[in-house]
Amino acid sequence: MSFDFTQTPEAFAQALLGATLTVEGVGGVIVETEAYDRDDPASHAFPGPTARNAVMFGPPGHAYVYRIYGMHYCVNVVCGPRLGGAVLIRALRPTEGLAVMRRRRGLEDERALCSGPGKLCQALAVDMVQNGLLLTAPPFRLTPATETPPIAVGPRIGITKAAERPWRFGWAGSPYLSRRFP
DNA sequence: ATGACGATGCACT
DNA sequence: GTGCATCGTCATG
Repeated sequence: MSFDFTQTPEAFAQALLGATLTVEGVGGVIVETEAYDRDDPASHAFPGPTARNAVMFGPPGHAYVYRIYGMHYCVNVVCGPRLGGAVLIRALRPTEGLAVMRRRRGLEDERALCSGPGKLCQALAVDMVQNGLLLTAPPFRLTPATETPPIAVGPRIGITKAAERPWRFGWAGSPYLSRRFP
């Protein structure tokens, strides 16, 4: 069993739920994602290729990392049948390297370690060094879900354009989400 | 419980 | 100069 990175971002975002993502052996199970498409006003790919989004226009299966608000990072999985698609990883259920993640985050509460795109990058120590790296090779490890979790759907968070598209997906009922679903 | 705000850096117009 | 795919803290109901 393996990933099909050429699925549409909308489909792949759901396939990623339940998968395990680690960096240097630290990470957990993906419980929340968002899809971004090439022809999507909310996507970094929308304006076309630039220095920042170059990885989105490269081969699928690689990590697109960007800095946001001057102090946080977010990771995406590049995917899709054509260039410019990606899935934002928004939350994990921490399972590996809990002690390391607690130290990096300066927190005890397991539920808060990776419950947001910026939080999980801090917990897994993801920054621009990982931008463009293949997600199925070290330091990353990305293994498919063994079973399909119950999926919740809702509008994406923190965007102003195309805000009505229901392209946020989550493991229904998980206590490790960045926010609850409507 | 929900909402406002400031921190902080850089890509893009 | 503007605007962020955010987070933590503080305030108010």
